[in-house]
Amino acid sequence: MHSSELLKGTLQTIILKVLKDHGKMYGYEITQRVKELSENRMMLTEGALYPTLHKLEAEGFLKTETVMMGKRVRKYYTLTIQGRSIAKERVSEFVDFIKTMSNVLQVELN
Amino acid sequence: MHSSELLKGTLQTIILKVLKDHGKMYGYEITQRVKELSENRMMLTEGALYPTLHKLEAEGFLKTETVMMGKRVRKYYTLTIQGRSIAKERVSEFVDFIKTMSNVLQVELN
DNA sequence: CTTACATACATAATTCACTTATGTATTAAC
DNA sequence: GTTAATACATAAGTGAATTATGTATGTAAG
Repeated sequence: MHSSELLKGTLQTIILKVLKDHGKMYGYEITQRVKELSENRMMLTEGALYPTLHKLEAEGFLKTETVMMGKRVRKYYTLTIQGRSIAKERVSEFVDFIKTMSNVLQVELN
Repeated sequence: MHSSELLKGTLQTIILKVLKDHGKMYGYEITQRVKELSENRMMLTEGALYPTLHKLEAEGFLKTETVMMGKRVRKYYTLTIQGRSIAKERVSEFVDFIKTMSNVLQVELN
């Protein structure tokens, strides 16, 4: 499992990109997808995930659709137009950041 | 300039690695070196730098040597044995983290 | 000669993203 | 019938950063 210190600041980027790649998803599904993609090295906690989803929705980057699955509630999230745009921007920022870090730390990636 | 959100959690790693690569350095010199290596994309602030140096020293990863340059004080930092070891570990953790992130975000680096 | 900027350290107050803890409720497994 | 997984939510607390402030020297410009 990764030191969570490094994970800080990447949560919005992860959520936005996963939603961009996989379309309509609900919160719990996002945690499972990230767990899978990271091969169990990252686990989004609910305390971080849900407030972030609410924030991204409030900012107009996500829109929601609540569905009743039998008696259980499921809230599906999709990127808005703005959300698609910010997702692209955030990923690009992250890649730039990594390039800068690899210069500072003098490490080769790949 | 990089979004400082991503920078969070990387400060100790940066300081330790820069000290490992450049040997004895003082605080201000570290800020300048990072600025240079990052091509002006990263600027360590004093409010973050000095407390972190003090913390790393208190934890036994750095040792200091205070020198008077004329009338001005300069505090040189060097890695301890433990410091060399943790520097290596932190960089390796960072590289692993990046690999995981590139899987989650589905991006190619380089 | 004084103003501004760079050098060089330090710390206190504040922010805010995240962790930890807690709560509710359904469904499946044992 | 208890544990674990599914599925949401929020409140309290943490801690690494930012922002602000303070001290002091060296130097270039006007």
